[in-house]
Amino acid sequence: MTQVPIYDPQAVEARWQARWVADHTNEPDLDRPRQPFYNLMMFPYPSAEGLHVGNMFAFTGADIYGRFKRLQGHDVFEPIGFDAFGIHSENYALQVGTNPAKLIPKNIETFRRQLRRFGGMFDWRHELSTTDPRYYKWTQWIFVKLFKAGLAFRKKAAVNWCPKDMSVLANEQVINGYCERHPDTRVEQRFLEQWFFAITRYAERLLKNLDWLDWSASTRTLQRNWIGRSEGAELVFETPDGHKIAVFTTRPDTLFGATYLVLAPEHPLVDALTADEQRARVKAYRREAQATDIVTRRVGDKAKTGVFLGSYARNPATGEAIPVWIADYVLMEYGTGAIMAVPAHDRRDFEFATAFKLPIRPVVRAEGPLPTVSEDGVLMNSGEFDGLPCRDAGRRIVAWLLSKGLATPQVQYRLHDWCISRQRYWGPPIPIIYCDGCGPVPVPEQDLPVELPFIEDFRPDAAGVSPLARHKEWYFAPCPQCGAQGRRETDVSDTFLDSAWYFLRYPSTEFDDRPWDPPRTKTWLPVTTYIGGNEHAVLHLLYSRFITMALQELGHVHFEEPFPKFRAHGLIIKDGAKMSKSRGNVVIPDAYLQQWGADTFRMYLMFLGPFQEGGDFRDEGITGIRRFLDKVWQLAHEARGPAPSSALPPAVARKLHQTIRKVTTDTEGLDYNTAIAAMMEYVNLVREQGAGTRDAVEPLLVMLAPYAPHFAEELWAALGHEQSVVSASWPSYDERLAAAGDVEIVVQVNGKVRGRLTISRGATEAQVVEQALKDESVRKFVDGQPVRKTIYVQDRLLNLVV
RNA sequence: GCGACCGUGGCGGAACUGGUAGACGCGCAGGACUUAGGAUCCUGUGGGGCAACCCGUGGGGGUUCGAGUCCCUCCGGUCGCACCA
Repeated sequence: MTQVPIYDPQAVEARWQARWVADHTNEPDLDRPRQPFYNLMMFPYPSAEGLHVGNMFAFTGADIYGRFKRLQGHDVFEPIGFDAFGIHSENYALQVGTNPAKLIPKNIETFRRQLRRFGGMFDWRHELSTTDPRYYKWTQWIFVKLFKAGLAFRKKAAVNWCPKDMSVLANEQVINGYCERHPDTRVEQRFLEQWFFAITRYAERLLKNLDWLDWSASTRTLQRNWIGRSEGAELVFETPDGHKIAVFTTRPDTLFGATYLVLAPEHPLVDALTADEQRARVKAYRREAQATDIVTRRVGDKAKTGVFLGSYARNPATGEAIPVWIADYVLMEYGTGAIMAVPAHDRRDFEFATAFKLPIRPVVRAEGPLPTVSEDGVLMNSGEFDGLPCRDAGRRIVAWLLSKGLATPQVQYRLHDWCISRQRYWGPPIPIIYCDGCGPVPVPEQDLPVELPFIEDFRPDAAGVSPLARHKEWYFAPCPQCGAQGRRETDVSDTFLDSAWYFLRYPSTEFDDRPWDPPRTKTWLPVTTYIGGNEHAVLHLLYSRFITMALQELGHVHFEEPFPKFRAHGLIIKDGAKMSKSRGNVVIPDAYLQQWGADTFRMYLMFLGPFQEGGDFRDEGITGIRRFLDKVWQLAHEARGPAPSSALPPAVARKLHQTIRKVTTDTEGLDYNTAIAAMMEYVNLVREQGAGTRDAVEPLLVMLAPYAPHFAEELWAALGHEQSVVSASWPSYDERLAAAGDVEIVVQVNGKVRGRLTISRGATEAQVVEQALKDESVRKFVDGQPVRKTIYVQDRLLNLVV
């Protein structure tokens, strides 16, 4: 009996982590890979608190997949970096009173340590940080490219303003009227000159490509809803004095039921359409609407308000003069900023009409109380269109008005252009110089980056001016076109721009004269598999797709979709609730890594539940994983020495091949919890059979390597291998062996289980029936009655109906 | 309100195209080894019943020889959108 050493995870993990560094184990040849596989995971924001279990869960799941692909023979590139610009970092810096430029490097240092500690297969040669001028030089370069292509433009716009952040927020950062980061702070409306990216021009493509992208279904649905395509028509209502009011509607079939029009309070025609006797009231209402922030206006459950303009427009179908109103439930940002109101068939219009006693005329025959919103019905009160189904009628009405120049079929999107301006300090300055003569001029590419100056007082300004405006030497710069004194743009760009292209940079981090090297990019991109959280389904993922499409059109990349395959992982919750600082239920992995080691902790996180669904973190179960690893440790040490001359016992061989089959398909499908369970079953059987030999254990170690990489290395070496286990190949299985042996068949009588038979695989129905009728308990239930029908499922089940 | 997903033992969770419900793990109970055991090993573990059996996948109904799985309906939960015309 050889003495089995104690399994000491700390020692094992330290040893192998050092070996990986020394041997450059995780640094693939980026220039001459045989089978490149770009395994990307969402880079973290390096918070001061360090990595939490949520990050670790995500990174572990992605790392397992990368390691699995590597064992299958791919050259896996698995980079990591830091998304370190942005309001998160800046607010924290403000809170502790230290410049983020000083804080971030420390945080990154902590993250690096933690990321190495958990055993990620990262290629550290290609680490990046968005705050590095070598990186954001190219973020600015992308801005310039988009600007020159007409895809970046300035617009004075009503924006969401968070008084706590003292900055604008994207619509996506406003949650029910409150700031994403300050749930107790209402967002206000301000009008500021902002930079926008024309993402809406790509709406159709962004939507269309979702049909073929291999993405988690939930993520695709979120993006589809966000883009929000609606098909309909623009209809024109004319006023007696010749004004044309265009409205967008998805229900042209209900035109005969349009009994009034509503314009947004900001609509440009409001002045012209206001009758003198209504002017005072209209003015007051508009003032009130303007004072209300955009977000409050959008909260849908408040009572409808509005004012009659005192004038009328002609319904193009009925020829009737219908009143024109303004109301804040109509939004200037969507469609034409005006609607035709069909109170009988629209809930909002119905509420409004009821409140102001406007006529309600049903035009669709339907069951139930008004308003009836369904499109399944036929028209009534609609002249020659009576009796037609809604959809048909809609098309015909549009065609009819089209001939009179009063309608155009149209598609609308909910998606808005991307506002990238932030009136803050901690971001890449937008590379524009304003010149009195030349207007906004982009900083020439050779002058990039526009470095973010270090300034002591980086507090934002309640007036909405970026802190950079206070730095006079920086602020004034000569116009690149005419040389006259100009002023720099003082806004910085949105963090989502930093992360919208980082995957392009990873393979090319060593080049300073180009953002991404063309041959490298050709070799490694698009990303092979991207794994990340669904919290970024509509922001990061949509923006990255847009930037990639734009870069492709401008000839800078050769593909239009950056992430052909994306999988969303689940969320780790704790005590039934999302982990958050405010709840105080955030789990920091360090203590677990210390007590159990990375391998046990990694496997434990994966065993918690399905990776793509998440799970509830509790630490009671972790001992189960450790016991499992201890058993494998024991088996592997017993298996040292020469392989036995005799083959594996048949039951073990069969189970081995079944296990390889299951672990292979489950790992491929990210079903890590069941893959681990299968390995446990296998180990239980091997121990039961006393079959812990080399040929039983080695394939197991390879399968375990993605899950418990250090542990597998240690045992692989203990079995005498000199090469790292990452250079082993994933075991293959023999379908015949996996299927060998007898099967147990369930015998049912009238659908209830009455017996089980062990029978050789592939038996015919007749044989099984004969056997079954010999079974005592089956006989009891058949009870001499004639068998009316038998249902036989090969090798699984027999059902006798009597 | 709309959209998506989900309700399975004491707990986390398994169950391929409808075909043995509860794999695997935790916990628990009993036993073994021990000075001791929070170590390890063995046995048991959905509920009821001495048993034969019966009942069981949120509730109710349906399709089927057969339903956790499909259909209808109700209840509960999570996430996303939210006056988008």
